[in-house]
Amino acid sequence: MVHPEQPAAETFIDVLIVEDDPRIAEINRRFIEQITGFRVCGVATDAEQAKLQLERLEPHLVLLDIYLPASSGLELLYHIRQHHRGTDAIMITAAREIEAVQEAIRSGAFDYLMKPLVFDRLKETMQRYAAFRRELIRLSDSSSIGQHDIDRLLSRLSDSTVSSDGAPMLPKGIDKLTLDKVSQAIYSIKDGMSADKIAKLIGISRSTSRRYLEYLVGLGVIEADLSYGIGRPERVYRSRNADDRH
Amino acid sequence: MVHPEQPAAETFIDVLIVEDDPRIAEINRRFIEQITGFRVCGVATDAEQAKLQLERLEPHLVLLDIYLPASSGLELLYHIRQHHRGTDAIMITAAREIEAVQEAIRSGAFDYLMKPLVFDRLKETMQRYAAFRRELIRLSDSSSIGQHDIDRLLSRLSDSTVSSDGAPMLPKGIDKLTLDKVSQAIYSIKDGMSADKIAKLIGISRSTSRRYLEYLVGLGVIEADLSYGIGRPERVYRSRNADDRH
DNA sequence: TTCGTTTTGTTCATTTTGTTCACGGGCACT
DNA sequence: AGTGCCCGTGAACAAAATGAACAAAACGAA
Repeated sequence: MVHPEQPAAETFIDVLIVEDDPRIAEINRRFIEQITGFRVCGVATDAEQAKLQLERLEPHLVLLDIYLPASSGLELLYHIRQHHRGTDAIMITAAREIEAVQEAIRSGAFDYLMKPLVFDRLKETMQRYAAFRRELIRLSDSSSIGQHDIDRLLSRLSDSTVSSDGAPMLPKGIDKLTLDKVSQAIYSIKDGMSADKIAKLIGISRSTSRRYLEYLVGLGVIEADLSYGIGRPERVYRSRNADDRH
Repeated sequence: MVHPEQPAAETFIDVLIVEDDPRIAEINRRFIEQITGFRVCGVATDAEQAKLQLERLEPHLVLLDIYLPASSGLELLYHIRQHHRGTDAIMITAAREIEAVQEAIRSGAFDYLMKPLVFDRLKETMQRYAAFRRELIRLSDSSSIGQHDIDRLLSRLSDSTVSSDGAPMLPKGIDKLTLDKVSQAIYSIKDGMSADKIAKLIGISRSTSRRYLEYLVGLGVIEADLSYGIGRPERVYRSRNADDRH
């Protein structure tokens, strides 16, 4: 029911880069624009410029990369928090003091990256932010939000299920092949299904089916609902992306 | 003397509880004090009291449990962020709007728990906070910090267990999903409703609807009233904070 | 007060869940 | 090859959650 505006403009995330060294700002700009879904809407080389551009451009995200011996960078973050509540910030600084990090975290910075910048890490953070923002938009549409949704948002969608070498590390009791089958089954159906039905569909036991479905629920990939009747209600699983609204 | 006295006051984390219902505040106070390492230094039942106590007690952590239709609870969080930068906050509210959650996250709330409160979840959060604080102190001593340290802090040390589904420990006969549905129904309507109406709204039986509503009344989250007519009066339930008729 | 009416509060059969644990297949190491 | 160990699987079982049915309760009307 909520599809008021922002059909096209929302597909991009507007980024304001704040960096006192123009050369580095340029490097960062190029890098950001390579990541799909992001668009650099402005560059500022000091706090004053940054405030003006914040006012004018209303970016979704600020890459706050200004040198701070615990001063202007954090000040700017406070300014954003007070005057631009819809704007997020990723800190990129050389400040190694724990105090600065502390303040940034308490001010709700999305992430805090240390110089020298590792570009892979920046990319990963940007993609996490994109996921974060998608999730926010998705939840604005859905009428009901639960604790689990909030937990995912607060965790910054950090993908702890992927080990450092990129291979998905699975917990005990979860086999990759079976997981693939179950995932495929749940995605191929529109309506929700009980663990029992899915089990029969694939040819495994209800126990196993249930184990994998619950695992997927824990990941937040699918969601569970209840179907009431006589006796204990049936737990139905459904893929999260299924558009059920009109 | 089996146990020697606690060495220093600094080993405790001082908690200020902010909750408009004194009974629930008391329940929370007892619960917090059972967790080792925490000490409740004060209780406030409205925003004014809270500000005074923040000034006087300088708590490490605020349990911000005030009802907010996007107003006073978040206002207080902003106040804390502006005037008490060393203080953290955990939000505990019934607000199910994504906007409130968004603001809380952007204001750097440590966690956001939804009412009705699951105590195991609160405990888990408190322990995560304790770990977070220990980590902060440890890092203050060390001369240099790295990206990895920051990542751990930002993740809220959530590596302990899978969040939100460790062990909900709801009483027998209460299912989390059904509870969510009933809670959402009761919060989504302004006027009180009978158990029967709510049952039909969700698609469950009156028995079940009643069971959950009474559970919520027992928690003090909602309240019951009587509506008279012919025959036995009808029990109407309404969210406790929705009554502005005074 | 007594009766008819309407809703509550509770019990219990029913159906499904959630968990445990023996089995057996595969992998690594000898 | 042989052997031992680890781990995913599913049958069986105990526990849980629900709704139908019913007795008791609380009210207005007479």
